[in-house]
Amino acid sequence: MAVDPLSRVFSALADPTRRDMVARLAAGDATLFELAAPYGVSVQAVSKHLRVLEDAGLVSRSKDAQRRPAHLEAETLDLATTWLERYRREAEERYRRLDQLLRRLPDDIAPMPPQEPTTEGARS
Amino acid sequence: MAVDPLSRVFSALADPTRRDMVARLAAGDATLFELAAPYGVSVQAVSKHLRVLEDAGLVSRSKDAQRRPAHLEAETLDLATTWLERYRREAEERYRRLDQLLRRLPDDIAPMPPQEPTTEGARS
DNA sequence: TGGTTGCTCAACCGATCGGTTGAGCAAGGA
DNA sequence: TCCTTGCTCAACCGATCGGTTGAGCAACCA
Repeated sequence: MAVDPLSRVFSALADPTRRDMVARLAAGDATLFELAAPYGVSVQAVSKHLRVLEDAGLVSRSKDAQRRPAHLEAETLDLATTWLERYRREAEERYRRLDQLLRRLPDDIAPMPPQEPTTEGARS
Repeated sequence: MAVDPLSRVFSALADPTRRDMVARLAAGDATLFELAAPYGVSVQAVSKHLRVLEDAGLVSRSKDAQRRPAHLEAETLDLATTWLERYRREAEERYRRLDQLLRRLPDDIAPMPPQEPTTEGARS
């Protein structure tokens, strides 16, 4: 219990059934029975999945008589995207800097991919 | 076993320790002991986390003598990002279309938020 | 009023997860 | 040669996960 929001989102999306539910909700709201139809599992199981998505903030549910249609909260997806993009970008920048560094280095220090440790770069 | 790649990536990122490891690897490669240092758990536990990230394709490991430095495979992050962005966009487009539709509708059919089901829209 | 529909809650089950300890092994270094 | 370093494998443990069945409940319908 009491895990951080990002973990909740990622682990909610770690299940293929739940991802499929999200995909379908992106096309439009749906009730529990509508959602459950394609899968070979009980409504209770799908209800649990829905609960996980709800706890992650990925879906909200309204009260329409005895129906409780699920609605995709698409902004919550941004939580995950932002995290991913941040480190993707950070790693990419590092590669780019490393590449520039290697490119700028005089040939007698970093001539080419290491072919044999020949002690020739042993300064300090 | 044999779960799909996307599930592997998402569930690998569902753990805060593993996410932290990814964040640190974005800044540079690191060995197991370097990675393990900040966390209050055994190296074996961190080795397991590393394994999960490896199985997800998020890190690769090289063989440098008895060291096996971990390297972030940042492109794998795109797998998740692409999925997220797709449904984010799909949902957003749907909202936009719905909004346009409502805006275009004559006032006597969709006047404002439902305030009472008054049977006045009951055409079959 | 009595039945059906839409959904939830509770208990249970086997599998997986995140962690532990203990042992072991390959590669360097003294 | 022996010791240390860096890492892995195996077994175990409690908790959580995805699924089940069974019961129950609130809201609509005839």
